[in-house]
Amino acid sequence: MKTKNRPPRRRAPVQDTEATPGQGTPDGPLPSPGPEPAKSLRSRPARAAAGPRGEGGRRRPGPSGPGGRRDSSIQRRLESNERERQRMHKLNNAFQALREVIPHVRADKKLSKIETLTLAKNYIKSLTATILTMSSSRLPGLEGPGPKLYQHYQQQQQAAGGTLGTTEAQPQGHLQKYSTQIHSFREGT
DNA sequence: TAGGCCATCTGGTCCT
DNA sequence: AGGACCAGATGGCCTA
Repeated sequence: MKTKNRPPRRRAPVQDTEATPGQGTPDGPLPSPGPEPAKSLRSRPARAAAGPRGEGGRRRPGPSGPGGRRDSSIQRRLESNERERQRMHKLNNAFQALREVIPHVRADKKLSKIETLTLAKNYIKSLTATILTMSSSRLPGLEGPGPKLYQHYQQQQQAAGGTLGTTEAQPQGHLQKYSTQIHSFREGT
C-alpha cells in the first residue's frame, strides 16, 4: 500500500464557467466557508474549454430554451454544490474521528478511507469477541450477563445471516485477522 | 509514468 | 419544493 501523508488538499472554488462567468464575486461564485481554510489553492482549467461535458462528468443538458439556464437555476446549483461540499467535509471529519480511535501501527501514515473502514470493522469484531469471551468465562457464581450475552450475539449473527464459524466465533480469530490486517497495511500489501 | 486516492461538480432519486 | 443522499465523471497530487 502506498503511503499517504500529505496535507489535506483543497481545490479552488470552481467558477461555473459554462453557466456563470462573472456570476459570482471575484473570489468565486459562492464563498466557501468550509471548515478548512483554502490551503494551497490551485487553479483549475476553465471548464468551458473542456467542451460540453462539465468537469463534474455529467453532460449538462443544453440550453433548455432561449437564453439557456436561468440565473435562479444557476444560483440553486451553486448552493447545492456548497451543501454537497459541506456534506463531504462532515463525512471526512467522521472518517478522521474514526481514524483516531482505531489503533493501528502506521501512526505516521494516514489511513485511507477504505483502510479505515476495513480496520474498524475488524477492530469491532475483535473487541466483540473479546468481550464475549471475558463475560462467558467469568467465575462461577458471579452475577452477570455471561452466557446470555453470548446467546444474544449468536442470535444476532444468525439473524444477520452470518455464521459463527470456527474462527469468526473465536476472539483469537478476530485478533489474528485484525493484527494480520494491520501488518499488511503496514507492509503496503 | 502508472496507479491510487481524493475533492469537486453534477444530475438523478429519495425523503421530509 | 427543497434538501439530503448517491453515484458517475473528471482532474490534481503523490508515491513507487
